[in-house]
Amino acid sequence: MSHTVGIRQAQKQRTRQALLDAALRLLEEQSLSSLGLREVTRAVGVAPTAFYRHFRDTADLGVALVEETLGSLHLTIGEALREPRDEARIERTVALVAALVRTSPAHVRFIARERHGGVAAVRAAIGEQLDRFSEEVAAAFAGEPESAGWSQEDLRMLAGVYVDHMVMTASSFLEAGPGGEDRVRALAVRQLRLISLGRRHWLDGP
Amino acid sequence: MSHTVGIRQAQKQRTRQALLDAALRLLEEQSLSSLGLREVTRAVGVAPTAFYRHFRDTADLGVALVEETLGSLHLTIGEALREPRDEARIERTVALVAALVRTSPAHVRFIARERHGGVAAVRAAIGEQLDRFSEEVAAAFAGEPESAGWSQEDLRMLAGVYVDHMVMTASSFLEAGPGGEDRVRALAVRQLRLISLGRRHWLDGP
DNA sequence: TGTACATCAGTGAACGCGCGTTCACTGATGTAC
DNA sequence: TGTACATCAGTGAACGCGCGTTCACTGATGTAC
Repeated sequence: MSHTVGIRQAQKQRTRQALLDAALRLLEEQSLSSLGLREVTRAVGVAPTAFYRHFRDTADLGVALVEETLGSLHLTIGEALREPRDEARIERTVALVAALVRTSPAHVRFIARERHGGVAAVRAAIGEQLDRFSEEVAAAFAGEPESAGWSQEDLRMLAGVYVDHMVMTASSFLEAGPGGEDRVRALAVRQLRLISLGRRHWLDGP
Repeated sequence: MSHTVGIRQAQKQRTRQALLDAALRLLEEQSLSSLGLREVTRAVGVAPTAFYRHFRDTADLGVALVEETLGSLHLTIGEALREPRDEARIERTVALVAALVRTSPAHVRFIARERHGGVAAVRAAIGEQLDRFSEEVAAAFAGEPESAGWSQEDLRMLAGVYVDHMVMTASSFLEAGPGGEDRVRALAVRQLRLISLGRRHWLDGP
């Protein structure tokens, strides 16, 4: 029975993580569909054949990177959504996105790049995660008094606008670089306020 | 002096167009950064070396594809924006995007894929075109009575939301396929109405 | 605890293949007179 | 109009290179007794 984790298994995990890290760094300058398996193993310092002990091919590695980037984000976002006041929630989510881009720019770039990229399995994995975010946002909205009278469909529509906007904001933070962070943040907050205003007047009349 | 256009030049243009068309078809299944020059010439039926008579490399061809896709769109969009009534303008722009995706799905996919793709020159070319669209939308809004009291900055922000939404809508039409066109169209129209509502109440108070 | 065998992450040689790029070329088209 | 020369889009052979994948292997770690 596993007394520790097993030296062998721990070492395997370390190599796997090294492959993921190296791939992510290489993907800052190219797309997954042109990433070579030998490139990745060369960067890590293992034989090309070692790659197959961890991933079937680079597409498989890409799917693992999607999980690594977005898998842990659901909890964090859920927390920000629990903020009841509209303005504060807007600022918290934008700050959250800004922090994510600041601490993991390569991960964010990877998602932005491969969301519509050339590798179908990775596109599908990203789409699945973003759909989960949409559902979570819709669920959070559903519990608020402002949503009285809203149809399920309209709530999902609104949640879709929010999630799409978050992805786009992340993209903008990346493009703007550290110097442009304040500008993008201010822009994103105003755009969310605009959407929030639309939400408040949605049921006013046709 | 050019009596006709010159047989030689006409033939060159035809080969060039064939290279662009073949590349676009190949790019439905992969990213530009993994597109090979030999792949393209093979698809057209010319020698690999013929490629160099038209483009420096595949990145150069990519930039030409951006121009082909977005260059002629400014006039069309400008026309739709001239529609004064809010609701009608929303429906016209969404219909325009739907028509574009229906007639040129490969072009639209190319833009969505390479907007954040692995080839810097192409990203820059796309960004430039989208910025031009934003300016044009902002200029159209500026001329409307609803924009009284709006700062230049806020008008640009609003235009940015519209352009980003158009790109996202094009993406959604693609993903949904012909069967899902009505659903995406209805969703996009409602989202634009939401944004339009936000615009109308922007100056109501803090 | 010690021993004998099993597992399996990582190795290294080898393979066939398609890549981008070079170069001197060909022959139809264009131009000057 | 006819002739002699220039241009240049497309050719085809050749190159060196890195790719993904296979295979039998090694030796440290794990397991059974």
